Amino acid sequence: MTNLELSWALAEMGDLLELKGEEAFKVRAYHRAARALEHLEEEAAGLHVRGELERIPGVGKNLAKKIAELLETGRSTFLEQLRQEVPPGLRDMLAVPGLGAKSVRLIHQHLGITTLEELERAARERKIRRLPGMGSKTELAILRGLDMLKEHRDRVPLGIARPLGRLFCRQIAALPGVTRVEVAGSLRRGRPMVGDVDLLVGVKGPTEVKEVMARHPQVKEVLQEEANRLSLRTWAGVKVEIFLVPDDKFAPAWMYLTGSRAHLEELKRFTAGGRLSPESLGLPSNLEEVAASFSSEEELYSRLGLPYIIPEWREGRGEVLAAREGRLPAPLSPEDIKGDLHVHTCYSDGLHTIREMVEAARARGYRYLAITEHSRSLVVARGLNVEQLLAQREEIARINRELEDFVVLSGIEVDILPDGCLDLEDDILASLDIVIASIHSGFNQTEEQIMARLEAAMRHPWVDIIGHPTGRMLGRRPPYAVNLERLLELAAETGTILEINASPDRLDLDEDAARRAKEHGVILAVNTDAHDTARLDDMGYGITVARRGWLGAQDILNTRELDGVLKALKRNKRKWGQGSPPREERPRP
DNA sequence: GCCGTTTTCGGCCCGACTGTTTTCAGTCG
Repeated sequence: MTNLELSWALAEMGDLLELKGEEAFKVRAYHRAARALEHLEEEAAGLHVRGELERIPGVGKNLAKKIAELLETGRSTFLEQLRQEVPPGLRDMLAVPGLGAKSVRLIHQHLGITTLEELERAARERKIRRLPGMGSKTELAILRGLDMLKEHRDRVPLGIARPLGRLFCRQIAALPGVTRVEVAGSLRRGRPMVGDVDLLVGVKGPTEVKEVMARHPQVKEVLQEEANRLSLRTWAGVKVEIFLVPDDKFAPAWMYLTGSRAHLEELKRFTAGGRLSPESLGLPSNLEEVAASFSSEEELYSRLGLPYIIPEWREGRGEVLAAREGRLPAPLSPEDIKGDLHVHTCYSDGLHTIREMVEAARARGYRYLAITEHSRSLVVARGLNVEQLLAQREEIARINRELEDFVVLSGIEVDILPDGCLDLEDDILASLDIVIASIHSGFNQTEEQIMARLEAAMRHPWVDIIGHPTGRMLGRRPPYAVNLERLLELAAETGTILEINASPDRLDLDEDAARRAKEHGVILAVNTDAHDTARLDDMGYGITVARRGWLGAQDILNTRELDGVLKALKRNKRKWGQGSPPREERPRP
């Protein structure tokens, strides 16, 4: 069992314990251990063999025993017992914004409600408001929350679907008779929310893929089974579709299952009667015939006279014609990224030290890293005051003196306060290498108020980047009242860089906004906002957003070498004009 | 539940916001 699966199991235990009404600190212990496992560099299985599970931070005797059972048997009697005791629908109800465990318990105890459908009915029938401590506003908030969930009904964020897909791929690939396994569908196209995890399995000879996956410990139920298809639902509620194809039909099947339908339609229109006739290319006159006879996607596109169209573009948004006319950029790739400009450390609410973050960044081939903690008003996140910030700047300077091939930038993620002021004084902001400004409070302000705050920040001389510009949390919180067009105009006018926050909880800006930003000539930075070393890998999600927004390396700030990055920052344009930074001004000794 | 130590149990993230209630509880970041 992998760390990720262990983490999921512990998180589920934590949720179920909370719903049972367990003490908050105990609940938190499970969630903390789940987080530790998710971000563990080493496989827990290895630790277990050496009897060192308790070396995992947040894991003591008790949790070590539960983890050991999971590792040895793939199951947990404790978890199975909890699942018996707590109706599974209650965990779904926790996902309703504004509903916590206490309210879910109250609603369950008084009204016997165990599913989201029953919850909605009760709210519509005005039964919730009659419960002690509940009122009409709570009831309306629940209905609003349910609406928001429904928008993503049965949809899973990419941040959950992608790791699950990769995990299942690895496990299926190890089974006999399997020649190849790949993800397909909207997951492969990188949509921010996907309906299910589509897996395509190439097989040769007999195989037990279906049998093994049907009794996989992650799997709650088999939804449907056919000769070449298995449909499952995991305990986390994710639908998984496994398709089996003979090895030699893999490429056409992969193409077809990746879609999207709209893209395949676009391809069809292109080959049949578009400006290019299939006959003139010596091709069969319909896509099906072409599709039946190619051994790779590259070959298919090439035979259609097209450059390869990456899965992220296959949405039927004009990509076929754009490809034909050479209007698609060379897609952004992980190798293009030279550094991360937004990370946290244990100075504020991060997990790791500056040095640990730096080492992790270097291990990923980066050339620079900007340390950007929260500012003082964000007390929950242990935001830094001036003294702490100066101390951190000192430490960064020390680290920079030791580093040969890498530069740490001293920055801040300063709060844009509800009145539009920044949370730190100008002279402090001026003395840093880079300043990100973000909104973390006053989410319910009007568009006028929000835009006034953002405008003030963007017009501020020392604000280089706006962090997570719309504030959305995928499937959990709508964006605050941002006028996107105005935001882009202001960014272009003031030379402010906008962030594509790569955290899979946010993906903010989103792909459409990113594409519009490019049209406005706005520079974007893909940042992870990582709070620990492992989350530096979230960069992949941000790259997916950029690719889906038809962006290339030239559109992204942190594909540049450090000099290029510094030159693009508003602060330095003022100081240096259009030229290069004078050597003594560069943030390295 | 874990952790640290004061080695046997008390502290663990805290303040803003909202809604309900009229002094506080629950949720969230």
